[in-house]
Amino acid sequence: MKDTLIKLLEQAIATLKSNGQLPEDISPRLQVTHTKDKSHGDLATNLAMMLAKPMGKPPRDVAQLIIDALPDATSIEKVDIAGPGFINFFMAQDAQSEVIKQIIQQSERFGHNQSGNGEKVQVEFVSANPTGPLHVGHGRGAAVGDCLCRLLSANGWEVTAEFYYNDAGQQINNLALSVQARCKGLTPDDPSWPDDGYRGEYINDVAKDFMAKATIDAEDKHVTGSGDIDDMDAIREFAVAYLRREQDLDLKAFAVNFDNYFLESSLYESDKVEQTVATLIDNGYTYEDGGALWLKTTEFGDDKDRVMRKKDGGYTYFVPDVAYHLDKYQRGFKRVINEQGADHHSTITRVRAGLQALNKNIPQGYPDYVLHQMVTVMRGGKEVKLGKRAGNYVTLRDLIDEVGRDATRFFLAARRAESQLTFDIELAKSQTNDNPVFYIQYAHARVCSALKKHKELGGTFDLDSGLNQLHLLTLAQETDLMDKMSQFPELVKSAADNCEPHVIAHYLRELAADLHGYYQIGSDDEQNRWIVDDKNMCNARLTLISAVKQVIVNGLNLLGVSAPEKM
RNA sequence: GCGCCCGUAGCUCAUUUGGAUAGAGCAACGGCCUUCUAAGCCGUGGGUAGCAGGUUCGAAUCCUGCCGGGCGCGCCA
Repeated sequence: MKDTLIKLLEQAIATLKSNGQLPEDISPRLQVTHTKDKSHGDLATNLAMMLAKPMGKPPRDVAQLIIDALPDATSIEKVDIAGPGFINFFMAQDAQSEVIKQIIQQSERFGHNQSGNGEKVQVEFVSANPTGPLHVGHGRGAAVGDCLCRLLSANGWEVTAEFYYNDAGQQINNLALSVQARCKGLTPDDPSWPDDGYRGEYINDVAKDFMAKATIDAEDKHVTGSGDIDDMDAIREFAVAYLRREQDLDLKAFAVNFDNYFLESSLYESDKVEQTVATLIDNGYTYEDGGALWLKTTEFGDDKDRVMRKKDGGYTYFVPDVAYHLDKYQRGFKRVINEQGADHHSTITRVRAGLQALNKNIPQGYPDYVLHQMVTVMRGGKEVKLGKRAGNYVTLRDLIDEVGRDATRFFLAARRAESQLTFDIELAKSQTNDNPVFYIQYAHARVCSALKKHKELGGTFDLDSGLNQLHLLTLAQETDLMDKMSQFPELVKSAADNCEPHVIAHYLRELAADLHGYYQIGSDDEQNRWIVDDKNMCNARLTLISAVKQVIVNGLNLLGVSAPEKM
């Protein structure tokens, strides 16, 4: 509907140009929006206001010229000029109901498009170090990242979901030392507990299993604990496998899948770290100072240069990061989105600087970042303090176990990534009307229930007939639903373009509200029920609500939330 | 002190890339179940969009400066 209007307006612009009323070199970015207020019609454009200056006429006069130049079209019922120069379009009913046919026809593909052209995009998210179970912050990353993947793939991208994990470096040493300490029977409060050790109780579980010579069956490998307290390598390998398995289970419980797990250690094994360092040195972007090797990141917008190689000879974390992102680029990902917590913000400049310093013609803004802000967990009005080292944090698994996968996903994905999020456990858990997840799912279940009821009452739902009777749907609630559903494809596109999955959640809330309102007018007046004696009307309405059901399913699918048929 | 993010109803948040009278939910108050699911619907009240300037036909949105909150400012990741 919107597309056809845009085409008509483009023709009008062409006409104005050929008439000499509009300069040839002006090509405005055509904006057609859905109106908030029905008295403004269904669709509106601000075109006249944008053309007012180049045409040297008041906006309302320009609006009239545009309307005059508009080709005749049966899809438009009425056109108004309003306010400072908006052109409001009232669309014909059959143009509005067209969307229902599209939805029925395209079913689970409705709302999808091919704007990604099948190009490769990689989304890296979660990427938690294997030093503990996943916490709520990781959960937010998992929810947002996974939704992004679903959105991008709905927009025609070939998506690879990747999890990078740091199985080398100082944090892993801290992990191994912590496990070793637990094996020795030490507790975090003992004076000889390692500095920067992980204090969580789960470390004790790892230690026990290691001593008991348990076998860890992780996705990619099987590791058996040696029970040898002095063998740091064995402890390290066992602990990493143990926590990787824990995280895999967490992710599985959250219904988040990755196409690829990338190990930091592999960058060392393949010499990619060394090669990256060598290239940076060759390109003249490094210098030695105080026994360390520095990268001149200030040449790429950083506020100070950064150490690449420490005095002890080890590399700082961002060096393998640069090698990793070069690898991504060389794997053919022209577009990469890194979803991370905002506390890792400072890496952006460093990684980008390193990539530029490689002189490999990698675009300047590569890669893209989506940073989510911190999550505050509330329980009964009191904040639950997070702190991985302290070990008293709320794990993702705790949340899923307590409030359920659907609610957890929804709550973590329903906010703009860049705003801080308060996760209210009591609210997410509540199965009452203040929980938006259930509200949306209920709308879906309600449609399912009505269709079932219709069958039970002996009715036969004739979809083809319904599609031919859509002109009967003239109630405000009915055309509102059509209008709302016709916005879904645009929303899916903009959500992906802007990396904003949360808008899907809000849209679904609104669509569900419209559906519930539509249901309710049947209580006020039997004539307005979905199931009515008039066969044609009944088929038309059941077709409409089937379409709504489909859109809810498609939307929930983008969020990875289930759509139960019965509640 | 410097960098990034945020500030919208009592609370949690939207606002379709700068559009029309800033909208939802929760909480408060008042209605609606012999009914296709009341996990629902309808109505009422609630706002100087942190503050002050600027840009223009038009600003919650863009720019500047303050104020407030979060995160970062390691040879940790």
